[in-house]
Amino acid sequence: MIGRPRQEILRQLPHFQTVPPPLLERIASQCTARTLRAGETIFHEGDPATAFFVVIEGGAVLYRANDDGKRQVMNRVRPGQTFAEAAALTMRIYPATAEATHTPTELLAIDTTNLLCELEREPKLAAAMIGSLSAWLRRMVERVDELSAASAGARLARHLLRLPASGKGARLRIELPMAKKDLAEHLAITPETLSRLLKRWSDRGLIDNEGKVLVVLDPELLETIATGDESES
Amino acid sequence: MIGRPRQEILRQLPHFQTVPPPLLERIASQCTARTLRAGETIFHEGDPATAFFVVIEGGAVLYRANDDGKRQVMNRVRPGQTFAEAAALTMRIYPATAEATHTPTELLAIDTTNLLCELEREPKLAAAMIGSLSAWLRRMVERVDELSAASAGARLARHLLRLPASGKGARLRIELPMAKKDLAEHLAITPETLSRLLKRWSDRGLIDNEGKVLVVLDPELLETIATGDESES
DNA sequence: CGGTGCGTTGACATTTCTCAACTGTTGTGG
DNA sequence: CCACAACAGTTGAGAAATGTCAACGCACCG
Repeated sequence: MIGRPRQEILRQLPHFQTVPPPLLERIASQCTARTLRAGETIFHEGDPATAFFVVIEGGAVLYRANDDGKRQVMNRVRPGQTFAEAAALTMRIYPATAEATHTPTELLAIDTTNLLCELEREPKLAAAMIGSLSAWLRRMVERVDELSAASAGARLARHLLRLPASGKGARLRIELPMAKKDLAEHLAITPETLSRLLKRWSDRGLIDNEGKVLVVLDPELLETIATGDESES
Repeated sequence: MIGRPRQEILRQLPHFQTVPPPLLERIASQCTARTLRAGETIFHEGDPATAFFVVIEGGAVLYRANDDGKRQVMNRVRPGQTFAEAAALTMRIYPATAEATHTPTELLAIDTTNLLCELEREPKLAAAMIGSLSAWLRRMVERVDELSAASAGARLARHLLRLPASGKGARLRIELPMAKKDLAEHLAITPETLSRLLKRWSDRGLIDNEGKVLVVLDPELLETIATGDESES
């Protein structure tokens, strides 16, 4: 699995989404690829923390040894995920041991000594990383907020209210950025439920449902539904 | 609302969670507080982006003017949330207009010119910010993953498997870090449903439910349940 | 010794899912 | 240009999951 170019892998991480290409290239050139087999150790608890990792293939588990010698599993990571950033960036040592769980497990190690040098040389890099992490974080917080609404109606309402909408006050025009089945999946409901919700709201005059375009006729009521405290009948 | 000290407000943001206190103090001292009334503009689309904002009280809306003069609402923010980080940190100009939606609306403006200077002077600051943003992001991604599982059982299973656990292989000992009612809320289910799930699993020999301590007797089966493709009966 | 709040359990109501059929659109090959 | 397949979207009926309401035990705490 020599796989995709490193730059492409890094680019997909929230960390490097908006880093200027030449900088990213330099960072990519300073990464180290590691291939391990299940059970092999990536780093030990107490080791000086000099890098964080992206899982490209396989997986890893992070654990601490307990008093009684048993493992206390802190975290498990799968392809596409990163681990040990916080340790490598803000602490001196790894607070846990990391071990590959699959054969093969492929990792990309981003050396933080190098990264810190780059950050020093290029304030724009720090800005780019902080900016794109912030943007991702916001999106994730929004999704958590949506998904933790109890009813399907509230989830849908919250989502719609966050979507780019044109027209102010009493009439919002919302263009759905994806197919309804994808929207349903996004909200963790079935397409049928979504369809029925829209129909019910449409029948009651809350919205106009014209295919990919929704017109919200009563934004305030929608907001009430989003809160969850309503008599939906 | 002169309210809490600025430092405390900043400390609660994912951005500054692990920033060393003296640094945070300096950053806090360079922030500007702004109080606005509903309808007042915070910044205009096209303005040079020199700061990002924390909402302390009230709220704001971000919008772009449409071709036909109508507003295209991009985002709404409430107390505790931040906005315009990405713009202020990676772009030169604000891509949208921001306007207060409540009276009063209190904001804290974090000047990015200053912040960039600090980042240059203190590479540790960048590391701290990137580190804590990464940690937060991971937590949020985990929660989205949990919450987007269709069934309550799958949500619970996913959550349990992510919790710190001691003991390897065939027996996992998990100490619940919060009361069951809080766990239920976290998973967006009712305490009753949680209780019934645990009882069902307990009856089937999947787990031992001893108050605040759960012992998973069959981690593999739990993992299957977490995936969702199972005959739960 | 009450009181308060968590956890559990039961009966019942409601929501949501599943399965199945049907419609309408789109794109493709004849 | 038509016939047809493929698929998104809708609708209906019944099943399953989950929530609601109410009652009870139990621990903790004044």
